[in-house]
Amino acid sequence: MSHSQVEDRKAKLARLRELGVDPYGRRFENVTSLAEARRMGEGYNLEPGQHAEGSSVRVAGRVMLHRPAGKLVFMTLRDGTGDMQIAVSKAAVSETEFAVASKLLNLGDIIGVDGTLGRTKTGELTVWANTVTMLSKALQPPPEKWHGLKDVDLRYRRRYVDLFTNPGVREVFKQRSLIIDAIRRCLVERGFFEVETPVLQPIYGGAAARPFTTHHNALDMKLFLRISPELYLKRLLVGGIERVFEFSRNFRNEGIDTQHNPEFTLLELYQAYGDYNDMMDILEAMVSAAIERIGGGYKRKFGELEIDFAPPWPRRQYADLLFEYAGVRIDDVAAVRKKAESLGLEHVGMDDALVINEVFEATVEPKLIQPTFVLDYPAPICPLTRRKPDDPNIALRFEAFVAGMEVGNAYTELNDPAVQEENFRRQLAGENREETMAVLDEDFLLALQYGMPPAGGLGVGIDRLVMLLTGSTSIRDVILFPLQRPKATSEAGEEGDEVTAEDVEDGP
RNA sequence: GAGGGCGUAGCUCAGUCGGUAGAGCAAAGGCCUUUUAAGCCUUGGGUCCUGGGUUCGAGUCCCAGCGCCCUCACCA
Repeated sequence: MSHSQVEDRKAKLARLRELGVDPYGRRFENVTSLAEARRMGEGYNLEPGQHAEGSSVRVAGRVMLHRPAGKLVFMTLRDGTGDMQIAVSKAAVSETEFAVASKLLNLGDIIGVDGTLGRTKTGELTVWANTVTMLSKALQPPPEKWHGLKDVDLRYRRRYVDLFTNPGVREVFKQRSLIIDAIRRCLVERGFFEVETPVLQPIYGGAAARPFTTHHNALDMKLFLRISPELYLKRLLVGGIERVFEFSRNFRNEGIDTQHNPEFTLLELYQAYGDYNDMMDILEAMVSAAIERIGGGYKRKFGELEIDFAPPWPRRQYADLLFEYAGVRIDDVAAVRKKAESLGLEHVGMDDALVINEVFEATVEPKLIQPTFVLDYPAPICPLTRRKPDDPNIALRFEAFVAGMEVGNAYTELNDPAVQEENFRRQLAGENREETMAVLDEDFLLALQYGMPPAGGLGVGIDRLVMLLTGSTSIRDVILFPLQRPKATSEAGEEGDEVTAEDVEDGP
């Protein structure tokens, strides 16, 4: 590379040092946020051209725009709360500071400014600098100031740039944080307490999914990254934690698309002495609390759709919906298989219940746009769920759908250890699909034998819920660092990265 | 896994029929005390994703590969 902007910036960095300026700053105390500085400024009711005499404010942020005009320099600073204009007049600051502000600064640098509040002749609220402090020299140029960073690949790979360049991205993740906080408070208020259960598991379970595997060196044992926290949380029910929840990161070694990321966040909660009816109430309450927290009301846009989250959500029978959308009765196996055939679905040699569910997924789920609870699933596909007392073919399970996506999954939990063991064993003996629960968790069965209270349990796909509430149609837009294939960036040290992670021992 | 699209300067993008690389922003130097994506003058900056092939000549056409996006398939 003969000449790069990075080189230019390094040269400026050297000149800063020559002038005795630390390009990377130090502690900068008592900073007022730009939003707060704006509020203060508004409070003075200034006329255009007027300054608030005696006002004093210290702000800091990244230089997003730079408009030098001779002996006066305007710039737009950005911090976590917004943007604000800074003006540096040559007459008001030291020679070095003016050199910094007018010549040695680049877009993307982080600076601190002490000054007074005022309005420009055109009425823009502005911090007029008395001092300018270099806090961080950016060696890499930021993206173009008008169009920003558009390249989707780069936005994910360099999320840090995406975040300061595209304010809407920050807003989505702020809302994600608020949604999670609202849900957590909602549960804590109801007497639930939060736990953390193992991510590294010798036996995986609680869902049907292919796991990631890893290895522990000292114990020389194979471990799985969890696919679900379910079996551990139920152990806690046995232990007497009667209302328990976990925001759990799970890992499923499966495809990636707009609704699936290999690692994702699943909220699971269990309530002793309850059942799936309680879980419906709680889900509605949590979503309402989240919406209240982020604002914007129950009616929300999602892509082309408008979704009304106002509770109560319709509670529909699985069998009724199947008949309504697929035109087949759930107990008419021949008709269901014929339907599967006409839909081009695989069904030969498959269990009846699986075929029914294939048809359901193909015909009903995409139609469930408005929030809907689907109740009472075919029992064989629900090994962890209690059966309906008067019909052992039906499991007391619901899934909640919005915009055709599954966002919630709940059971009246099965607490009969004998039935549970039988279900597991049937599962093992049945389809030997590699992703089904391939390992019998005997300790879990042992736990049930000590007695688990009857309970309702609920899982909520947090990423998908955040998608729906923030209008993000791709799961990658609500995950800060979605998994990307590594790209050969021709940076030094790319080679040999096979070796590193596995063999390097932990530090302290 | 299948189909489609995209990949050109730091960023956002043009690039005609195959004729030897362009703009804006950004950057460097200069001028400017009221700008709002400031303006004006000057200058520098390219592995046209990678590797082959066709051709006198390839950013452009062909083949293979890589990365990303979309749709489908897969996915309790």
